Amino acid sequence: MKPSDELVAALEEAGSAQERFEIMYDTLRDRISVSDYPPGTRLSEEALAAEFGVSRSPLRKALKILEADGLLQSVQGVGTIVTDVDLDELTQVYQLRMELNELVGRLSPKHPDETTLALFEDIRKRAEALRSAPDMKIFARLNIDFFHVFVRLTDNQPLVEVSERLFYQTCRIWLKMIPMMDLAEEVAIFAGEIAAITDAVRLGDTEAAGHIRRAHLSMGFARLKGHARRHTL
Amino acid sequence: MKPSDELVAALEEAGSAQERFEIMYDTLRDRISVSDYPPGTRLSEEALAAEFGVSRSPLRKALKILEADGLLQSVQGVGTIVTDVDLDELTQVYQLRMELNELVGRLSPKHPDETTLALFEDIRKRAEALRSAPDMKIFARLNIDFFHVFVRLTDNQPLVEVSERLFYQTCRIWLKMIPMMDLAEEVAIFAGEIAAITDAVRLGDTEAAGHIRRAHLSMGFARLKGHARRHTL
DNA sequence: TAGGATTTGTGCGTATGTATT
DNA sequence: TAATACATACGCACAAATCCT
Repeated sequence: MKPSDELVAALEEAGSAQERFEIMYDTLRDRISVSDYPPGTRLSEEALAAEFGVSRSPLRKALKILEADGLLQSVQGVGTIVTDVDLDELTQVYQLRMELNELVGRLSPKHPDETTLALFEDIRKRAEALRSAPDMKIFARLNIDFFHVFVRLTDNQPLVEVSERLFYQTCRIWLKMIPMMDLAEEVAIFAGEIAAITDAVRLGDTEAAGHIRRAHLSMGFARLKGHARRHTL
Repeated sequence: MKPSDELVAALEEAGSAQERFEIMYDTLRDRISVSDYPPGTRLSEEALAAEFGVSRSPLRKALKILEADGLLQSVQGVGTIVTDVDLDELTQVYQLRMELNELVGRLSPKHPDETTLALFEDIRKRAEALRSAPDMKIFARLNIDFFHVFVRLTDNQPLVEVSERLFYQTCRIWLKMIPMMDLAEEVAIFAGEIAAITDAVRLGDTEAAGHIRRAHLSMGFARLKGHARRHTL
């Protein structure tokens, strides 16, 4: 991986072990989620520790948590491997995520403040820009960022945490399946979803936002399933 | 803590690191959940490692995951402390758990097999026995065991995992509040819940079981709130 | 089949931070 | 305020497991 001076700098000026852990954890999760580390990648504890400028011990903590999250798997004598995502195994996760997204609109819905509204508008602009120049990696990044903005609609922190966990378990499926699908079309659909949800949010109808999100999650999964079937036949 | 020969034996004959981790993780989580380690307890890595017959390194992994679960908090220079449970902070978790329990009956409900039915009946018997001789610790253990039997009603594994995570975040609140409440009454109510749910399960009405569970979760939380208010006034 | 290279798991000593006297 | 005790965080060396030649 790249040397990334600012990353090492951030780690050096991090005061507590907790902060250093979060930087390494977020960095690794992000790299996995945007396919800098595609499924099957073998990560070396030693190499990562060297890159981050720390010893193996603190790095291992981040790897262990990511293993508990289902994104990595450590095997003695082999290495730390980025897990694969399988559409069939994600069926149940998707069903649960659909319900949870509806709950975002129903459980402690928060009337969006100025900041949140601005974030939604920013995402919408980025989605429109992406529409003009579809790109898989930017699509993946937008998907992640949109998730984090969307969960701002609820004040229920446990719901946010659970949703995040499940989101990161599923989001890589798009990176895996998009090559068999029509990227431009998917980007357009996603931009439409973002626009619709942003409109709902602006109207203060958080519950509607949740329902739209749920519907798109359902349709998205159906499209994934359809393409997978078409591809195997 | 007690020497517990069989625990050490199980750890010794565990083949993989993964198995050893799970034994230590489950053991510690259980001890925290039944108040062998009450909130505020300072756990010593060294002492635990000695008790388990391992070095501090593998033990630390279990502690790190329990910290991620919200049951422990490690502070350098101080120790590893069992977190406290606060009723107000659990409000959101309870709201989410209520919804999730309903989902157990709606998402991939499983028609209970013979084994599951037998487990429910066993829990019911234990609840009746407890009714004759109320005991806080046995109550806590029954609550935990019932949870694990209940989630057998769904085939949705992610739902089970998420529910488990949230359950262990909340279940200690009863150990904290019961001393201010009427143990015998709470045991009787719990026995009633178990009987009702077992009946629903025997009829094959998993959805009804989910609704009953949801209702009791809601009422239980209301009683906790009521007693907390009464106690602070 | 055997052995060497490589990887994670483990054990332990040291650094660093906290609380108490 | 300073010193001491003690806890976790960290670094490193070795053990154990796996893979490849």
